[in-house]
Amino acid sequence: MKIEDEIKSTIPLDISKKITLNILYTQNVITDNFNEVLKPYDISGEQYNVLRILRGQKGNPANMCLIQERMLARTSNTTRLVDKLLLKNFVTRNVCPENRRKIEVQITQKGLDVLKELDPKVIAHDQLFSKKLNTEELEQLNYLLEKYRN
Amino acid sequence: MKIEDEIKSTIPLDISKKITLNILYTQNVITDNFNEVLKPYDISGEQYNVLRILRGQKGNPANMCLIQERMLARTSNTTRLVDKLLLKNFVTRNVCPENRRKIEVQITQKGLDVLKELDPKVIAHDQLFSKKLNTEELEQLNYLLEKYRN
DNA sequence: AACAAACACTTGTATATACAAATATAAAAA
DNA sequence: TTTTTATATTTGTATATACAAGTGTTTGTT
Repeated sequence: MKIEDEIKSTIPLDISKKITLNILYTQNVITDNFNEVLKPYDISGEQYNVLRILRGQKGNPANMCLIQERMLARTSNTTRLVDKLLLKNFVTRNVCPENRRKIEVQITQKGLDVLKELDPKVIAHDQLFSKKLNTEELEQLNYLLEKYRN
Repeated sequence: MKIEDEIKSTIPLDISKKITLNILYTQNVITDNFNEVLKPYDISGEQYNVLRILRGQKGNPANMCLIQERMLARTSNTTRLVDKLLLKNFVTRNVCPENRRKIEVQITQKGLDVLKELDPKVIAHDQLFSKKLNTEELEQLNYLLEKYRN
């Protein structure tokens, strides 16, 4: 469906406007779908993101700053996000002995297990959309998005 | 900047994953920028959206259902969103005499004035990004996003 | 007419997010 | 050494959002 139809626009839209709306709307569709994937596991999209970052650390602890800078969306509540994960025993949290201002956050085995179970579903989610385009189109879309943003 | 660099990914990403992240991240960049545009006017992005929809009604009142279905993001708080606009005298709200279940929401002159002042800034915002692509690339990006989503 | 179902909207609750201020620690400067 | 500045994280407050339940109104069925 064209973006004008999705938002039931009464007037024809400029191409610049169409693209802005299209990106915003497509992101909503992706996020809604992804939340459905996560729902049975009782973690939010942002919580998933933190776990993913922690796994990427391959055993090394991550401090709050590091988590924050690797997240997609700038979030001002890394503390509270980690709190939630701690309650579910998906992470551990300790004061860094070398620099007591820092907090060392690590993913637990339970956290790793949840991610492992989610992995195939996350891949399927990504592909649910991308399978509609061929390889060349996918590369082109990726290229255009980066050019558009920078 | 490539999306892998933006999120400081330690591992190479599959094209499907790159596109998902790219769309999410690009949306964040657009939204952050748009919020900056709106900041001096003390309205949120969602509130702007409602005003835009109401203006599109060209004098006809809109009920809550209509507003909801024309919004980009499905939101469960159209009531509270309209409440906020009412406090600022950007809209009026009345019970529909034909069907007392419905609420008629209309934009006020003050609301129209704010939108008019915002119009050039919103256009500039859209073009800030789209000017990095030529016409052909813009059409292609729009086409690919729609194909990707459907 | 009485009852049930559908509709349009509102409200409560829990959680999320944005922004600014506060706290604690470490490093640098006087 | 004391003071200042920078760094890392937490907390408070206001607002936003998601989801489910609640209220009032209209429509349809018996």
